[in-house]
Amino acid sequence: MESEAAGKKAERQIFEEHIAARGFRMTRQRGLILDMFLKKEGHLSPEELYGLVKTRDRTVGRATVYRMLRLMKEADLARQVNLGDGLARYEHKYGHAHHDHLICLRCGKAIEVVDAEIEALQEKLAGKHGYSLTGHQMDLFGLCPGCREKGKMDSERKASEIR
Amino acid sequence: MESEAAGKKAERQIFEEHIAARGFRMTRQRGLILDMFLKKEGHLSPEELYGLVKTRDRTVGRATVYRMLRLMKEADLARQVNLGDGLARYEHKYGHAHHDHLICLRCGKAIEVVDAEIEALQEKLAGKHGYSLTGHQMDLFGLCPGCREKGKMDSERKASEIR
DNA sequence: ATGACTGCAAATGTTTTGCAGGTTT
DNA sequence: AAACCTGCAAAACATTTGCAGTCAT
Repeated sequence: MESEAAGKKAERQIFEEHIAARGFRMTRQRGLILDMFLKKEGHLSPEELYGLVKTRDRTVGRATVYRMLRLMKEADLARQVNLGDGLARYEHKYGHAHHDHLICLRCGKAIEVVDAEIEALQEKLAGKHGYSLTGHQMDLFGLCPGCREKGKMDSERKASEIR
Repeated sequence: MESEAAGKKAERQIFEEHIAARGFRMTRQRGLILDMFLKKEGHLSPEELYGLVKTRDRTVGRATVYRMLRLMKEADLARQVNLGDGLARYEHKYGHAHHDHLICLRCGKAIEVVDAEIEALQEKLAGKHGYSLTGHQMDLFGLCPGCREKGKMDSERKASEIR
């Protein structure tokens, strides 16, 4: 496929082309927000991204972060997901094939999973009811290996930090 | 199993036992909200339920509806679901086995589906990653038979009315 | 210069909470 | 009386929007 670095470069270029095509402009703030988003793997909430951006530039406003999230979504660089905690969360989309999530209820860690058999059965299930399938969302909740071992002996960590 | 009427009666009894066990009380407002919720099949948002209750009693407040939704959830009469429209929605839980949703993106209609094969594969998938599975949420999005026929020729209906 | 972009604050929409008064036991 | 319940309004959140000033082209 492509190296990590090449992937990041491609993403920045895609974003710049996306906004140029619409007559928009590349700014310092947009570049910073894009960098912070691309640098962080995982599933960021707007507030978490805002926090990361703030560590580099105190003056950036929340609204700019929200506006960037919309732009990155439109450019197909970000995908909005729902991990069951009631917050909007965003993950990298470019170069990432479709996948579902397996989420630890204890520590909050979410990993990406795919199962071709399940995907096929989903199509079949929709067809059985006369529906044509255009997409789906599947989240599996459980305990990750680490948390299964620990049991319930120690205190829980903040799930929001590792989503 | 049991008749519709018996089911409703059982649900009311379950609720009354639930709050009695906690030292709470059955009131006119709670009875009304419970009735309106049980009468309406489907996936109600708090605002929709509030609207229904208002048609019977103008004086009931939103807060009481929200507080009842929490109580019904605690009594296992209601289950909170996420149908992808960003709103909290509640469906009947008592007497309803686990199921997933197949949602029409055009008219918003959501039907309940289950597939034992998929459920089994979800367990297997979680196990493959060392996770123990405690639950899941799966929503399939597509077009229902009616909307597939109509294509895109006519205007869309309000999805919120038939969720 | 023109039109986009920004931060701020205000507005939105949803859900929760504080409170004073009312009701049940 | 004690404890619960209610409606209302205010608060709490997450997100969007209006605006006046700033910046990119």
